Amino acid sequence: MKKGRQVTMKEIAKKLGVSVSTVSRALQDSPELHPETKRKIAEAAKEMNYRPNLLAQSLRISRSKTLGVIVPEITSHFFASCISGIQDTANTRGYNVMICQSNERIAQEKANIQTLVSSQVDGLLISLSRETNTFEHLNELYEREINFVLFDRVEENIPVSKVTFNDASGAYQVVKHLLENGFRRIAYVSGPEDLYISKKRKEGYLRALTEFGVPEDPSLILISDLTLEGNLQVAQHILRMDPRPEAVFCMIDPVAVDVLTEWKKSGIRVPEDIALAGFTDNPTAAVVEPPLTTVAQPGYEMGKLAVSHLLDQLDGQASEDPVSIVLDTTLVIRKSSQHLPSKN
Amino acid sequence: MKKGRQVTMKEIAKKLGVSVSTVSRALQDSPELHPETKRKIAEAAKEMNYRPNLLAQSLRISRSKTLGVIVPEITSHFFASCISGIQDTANTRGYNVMICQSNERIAQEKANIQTLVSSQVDGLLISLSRETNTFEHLNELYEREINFVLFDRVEENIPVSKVTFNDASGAYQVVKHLLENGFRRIAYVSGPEDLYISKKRKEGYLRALTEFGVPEDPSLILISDLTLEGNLQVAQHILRMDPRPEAVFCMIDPVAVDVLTEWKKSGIRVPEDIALAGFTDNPTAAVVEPPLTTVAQPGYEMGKLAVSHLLDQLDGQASEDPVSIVLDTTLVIRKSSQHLPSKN
DNA sequence: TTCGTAATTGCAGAGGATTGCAATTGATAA
DNA sequence: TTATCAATTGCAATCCTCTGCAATTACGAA
Repeated sequence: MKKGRQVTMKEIAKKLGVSVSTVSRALQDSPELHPETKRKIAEAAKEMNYRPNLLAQSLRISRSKTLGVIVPEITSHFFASCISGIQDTANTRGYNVMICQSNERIAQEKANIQTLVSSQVDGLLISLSRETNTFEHLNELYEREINFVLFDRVEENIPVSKVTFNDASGAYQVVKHLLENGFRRIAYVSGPEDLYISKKRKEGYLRALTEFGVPEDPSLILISDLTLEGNLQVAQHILRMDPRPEAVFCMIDPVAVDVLTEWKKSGIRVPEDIALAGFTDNPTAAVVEPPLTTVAQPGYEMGKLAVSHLLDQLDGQASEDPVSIVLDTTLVIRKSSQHLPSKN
Repeated sequence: MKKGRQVTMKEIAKKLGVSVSTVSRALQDSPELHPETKRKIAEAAKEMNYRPNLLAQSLRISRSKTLGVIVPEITSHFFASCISGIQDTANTRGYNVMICQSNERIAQEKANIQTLVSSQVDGLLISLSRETNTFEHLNELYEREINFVLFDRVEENIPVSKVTFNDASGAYQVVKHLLENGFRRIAYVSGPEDLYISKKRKEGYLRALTEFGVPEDPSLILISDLTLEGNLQVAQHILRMDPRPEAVFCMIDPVAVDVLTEWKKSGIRVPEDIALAGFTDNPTAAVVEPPLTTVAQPGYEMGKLAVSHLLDQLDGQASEDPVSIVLDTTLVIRKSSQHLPSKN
């Protein structure tokens, strides 16, 4: 199997004894061409299986009709959903998408940006890696006037449009739900404290507590590095706490699932002994035993919105000023939080 | 935020009063340039933040250093893993990747191929949609001498390289495991019969039965359309069967999970009342209750191998003749199959 | 001082598609 | 028959980079 040679306009032109410009105009159905000429060229193009060379077109008009996407991890169901939404919407509007993953590493993120920019993408959709705590690479994009939109994992101080979930509100909803069920000693298992979502979800957690007159207890705020080991350590730590929390809200579902699994090994029953809730509504959340109460964040919608906004910007349909689009989350109540705590 | 203008060689040339060719050679570190000239140009390029235009380079050398990938669904964890492996490997070897999803539709698959070919990808990695039962679009690729490799969902009669799992062997392993545990009435829940994996896994299922001297019973082979409804119908159907199967092997994990969930609603215990096994080892398989016995197929590895082979082909390092790479699967024994059937 | 050669650098065209403007053709009217 | 205009078609430049070949410069040697 050798390298496939594409048919070009030049070959059609030579075959029909016309100029390349004529072929070009014919294929665009230009009105100033003789109908018969157009017909012949169209026929030849079809017969020779001509496909326009998008590279050449892009070079000429300085627009590649391609967008770049950078996510921390493709295998995360949430980001896969975002990508799916981005894909579908971008295709509908005539754009292709190049996807990269940073693998949660800032160096990879920077490299991805370089590559995509060199590839002349018309715009970028970026969700930041966990490691990303400096932002020169984003500022550089901004200064070079390259269009980009941040989504989900954003940095607030960059003056570009952002699409996020109302993380604080989602956390508030779920913690309020726990409070309404009568739980008072509610722990929050956070990720690393500099993460955007760690902060936002803590906000919501605290707001719910305050509203219910429950004083903040620093010993109830635990931090995991989000690795399996970190999660298991937190799970064990909670079991050793005295008094033990009545309910635990984990920043993301995978943490809750790891914690649940570990507890089950120790014979702890959820929700009878301790209630549990997560955030994200991963597919696993619905199938663990007991099913996990969580907060659904529609990734597909987020991807759709982010790319729509970016394309509007590119088309000049959106305002020049950056906007912040905030999506609402939905509380998903399942069995893991459904047990009234015994009075002590 | 306006459209970002990239710095070009022309601008560097003008600024330094040299020709574009000199700039080009300097940036390639050509030995025939004066070292001082090179230094100055390198400095200016850095200062002006020059990035080569990959589009122009690709057009010139007729190689885009980009690969196209088509998967049925990005949100499937298995395909996401494949993509991840493809990405990482392709990047390491200096290639970018454009990913498309067919959403299990043949029309979309064809459209994706068109777009990617027009985008001048150097090669394609394709996993076929469920709907794909005609193959002209693949034959056309072949005839146009465009390099492509099929993976996971393949069609055997296309003369190109393929990367698959040893599906028959994986199914054989898991069914043998059930047989060894003493189960004899073992049902197989298949997907639509024309699917490659439906056929292959059935092969393995039958081989194991034969080996253990268990006669094939057509009533034990059930077909789901793989939708939630279809899976639930099969689950109900199994419960109504008389005699009821002792164990059920589902073609893919999602079916097993749906079946399990439905059975639990009806108060059926797994594995005590009926044993269950799946295939794929999705993340959900490990966390359902009971954890699901299944067959692990390393998607990341598959992606890696598929793209490696494609790139070897492009580099002329692989033989011209198509090869078939078959990956081994691993039986993952969990609780859902761990119960000796009572003698009747 | 002048020639020869090596060291540098520039010109021009290619790669594929598009488009403003010029050129050609044909037909109609005077 | 010739001028005039409209209808068609072609030329050439552009997008950006790369490279074979030609041209220029500089330097040492005679």
